[in-house]
Amino acid sequence: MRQAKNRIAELEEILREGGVRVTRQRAAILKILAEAEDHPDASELHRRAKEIDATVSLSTVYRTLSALEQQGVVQRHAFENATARFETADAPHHDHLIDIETGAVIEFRSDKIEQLQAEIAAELGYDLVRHRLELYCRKRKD
Amino acid sequence: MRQAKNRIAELEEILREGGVRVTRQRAAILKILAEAEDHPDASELHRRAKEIDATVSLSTVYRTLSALEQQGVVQRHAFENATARFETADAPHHDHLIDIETGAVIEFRSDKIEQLQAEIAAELGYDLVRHRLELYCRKRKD
DNA sequence: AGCTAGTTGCAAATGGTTCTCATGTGCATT
DNA sequence: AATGCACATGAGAACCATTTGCAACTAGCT
Repeated sequence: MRQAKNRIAELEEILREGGVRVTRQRAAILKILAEAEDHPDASELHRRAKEIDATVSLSTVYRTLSALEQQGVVQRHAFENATARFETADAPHHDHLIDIETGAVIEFRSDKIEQLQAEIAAELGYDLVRHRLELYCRKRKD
Repeated sequence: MRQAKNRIAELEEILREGGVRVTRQRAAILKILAEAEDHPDASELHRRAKEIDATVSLSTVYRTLSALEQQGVVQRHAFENATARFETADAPHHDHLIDIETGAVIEFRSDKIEQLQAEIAAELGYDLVRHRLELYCRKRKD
């Protein structure tokens, strides 16, 4: 919680420096995002944010998420057949494994894969700008 | 062309066996798909299909694509910030490199990456069902 | 050739996301 | 602490790719 508090203050500072005002609504959304352990979508964030500040509208959730994304503070993911889901961009780069039964998202990272991707792009005459790697899986039954 | 002709007849046979009627409209869409060298979206397919059969409606394009996808004959791709794009599923599995400037799609395949993905899923206690790997790139300037 | 369940075109519905607009409010400046 | 105004907000309309309802059509088995 101490940690989270600092993190939130830090995020608010980033916004102010970027010329983005920290309103009551944005503070609520930031808090929810900083505390989230999962990858909620806009309406779930809206549901949670309303518990802090009942006036937050869904429009504002979307607008704030876009602003945060533009500031590089939030990342948006469009997993298959689903609404966009969000996470704070404080963790180092990682890819996602999605449990196709529960929708749960697990983060992972493979330097080998990262490197192979860059090599493939280079071989084809391209510079890799960004990538998307998602593993759609089912929990192993023993 | 000879080749394509056979391929189309083959596809039509698959459909009939799957209990899907081969209508005038579907034949047109199949032909377009079989001949496509790129990864067109629904409205582009519609545009092309109308040249063969002017009566083809966009609804039918969508409905046919869904049917074909369900028969495993077509694959749908939802690249970033874009409408769904389609390709026939006759080529062996591959991933995609997308030119972020032109939208061009290049197919590639890396057995190493395929294997690493399965290993990662296994390590996390999952069975890999399918995956999505897209490289968003810019043409290298020399 | 006839039957009938699957298909079609059209238009309207859908649903996540974005936009419009009149009103409200951070916050730099005083 | 009060002020001003550019930026934000809530509500609902707009957007737009895709899907669906419906009445008319038709592929293809018999």
